[in-house]
Amino acid sequence: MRPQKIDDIKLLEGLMTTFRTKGYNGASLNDLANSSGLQKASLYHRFPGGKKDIGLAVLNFIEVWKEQNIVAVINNKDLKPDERLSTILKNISSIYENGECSCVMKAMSMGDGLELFGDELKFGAGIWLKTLTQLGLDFGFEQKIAEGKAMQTLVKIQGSLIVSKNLNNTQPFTMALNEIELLYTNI
Amino acid sequence: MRPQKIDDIKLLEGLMTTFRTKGYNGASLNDLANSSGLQKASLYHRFPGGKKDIGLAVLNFIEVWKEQNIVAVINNKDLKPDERLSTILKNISSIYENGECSCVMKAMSMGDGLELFGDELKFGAGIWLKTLTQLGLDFGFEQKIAEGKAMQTLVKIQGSLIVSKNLNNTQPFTMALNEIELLYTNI
DNA sequence: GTCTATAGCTAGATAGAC
DNA sequence: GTCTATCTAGCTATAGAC
Repeated sequence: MRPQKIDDIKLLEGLMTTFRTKGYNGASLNDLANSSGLQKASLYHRFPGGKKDIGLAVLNFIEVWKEQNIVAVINNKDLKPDERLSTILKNISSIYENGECSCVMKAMSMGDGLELFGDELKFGAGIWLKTLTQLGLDFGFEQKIAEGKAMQTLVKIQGSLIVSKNLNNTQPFTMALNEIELLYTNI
Repeated sequence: MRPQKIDDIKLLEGLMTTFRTKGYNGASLNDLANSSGLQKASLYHRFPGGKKDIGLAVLNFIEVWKEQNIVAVINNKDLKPDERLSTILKNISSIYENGECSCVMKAMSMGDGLELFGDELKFGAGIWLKTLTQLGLDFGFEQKIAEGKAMQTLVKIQGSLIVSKNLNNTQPFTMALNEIELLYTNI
């Protein structure tokens, strides 16, 4: 067994960055090879199913990130709800580089992506909503209210990333994070 | 002068649909030709600059739509602010087919699109914000408040379209339109 | 496990008949 | 103004050396 040149995490981070920047169709295998530090043919060794497999691996990588940085935080009953909220907002800001980079949910849902990854995208969105609803319940809101706030939170994140990208200004994203905080802490 | 097989409006509607569905990179010239009713070479006759020109024409087509269906409505002082609001929400719901179709702002900002159309996308977003801010002022809100509500409105539209697309369910979009109404009419 | 080289195809774009 | 036919460059994917 010859050693891997690039470890899985570095590899997936590079691939994720390219998909986020260029979208699923816009990212060519040459782009993916360049950003990952491997050659095209080596990518096929790591991901035998080709481009679709790479996309799935990146989506799965994001689910793992979410599990560790969102779900686990919200389920950590050792922290008060407002501490959990500020932690996940910090983590969200970090993964999106303060609003400077696009969401994979958007990047992977254009072109062939929606067709190829429809189930995974639906699942991923469901995790967001289910987890955020739990946070609302822990804040003391009723089920329906908590569900509404969860949806508003997800919509604010996705929408503000697009508007930030189009205006070439991160202010909408930082504004949205502040509004999300008020959504749960304002009476 | 030989007559046009397809008039400009039908042509641009078909092209817009394909870009919205597949994204800028995902839409091939064959796709664009099929959806417009013309052959590839005929598209080059109508748009000598090729794919980029088609993209610009579609973005311009949307600006014209916005001018007629958003800007003109909000500037129509014969209507009360709440009448103007409900009219533009109806128009927004209509252009996005009740949330079933993606926003061009998102579709055109992925891949090469952001680079090619960065200025146009920024301009288009600016029109939304400027116009919606005027609506807020006419409702009697202060400048800063009106600007915040305009941003929230744009973010809700964009974000809810993505979430609707990913969940394969138009509920987030219709929910967002209701929330936008409350944003202006709730005290 | 990674690489160079290349196959087979489709992309965007053009030439020229009608 | 629209079409068929075609060009070249780039794409995804594979073969086979190391």
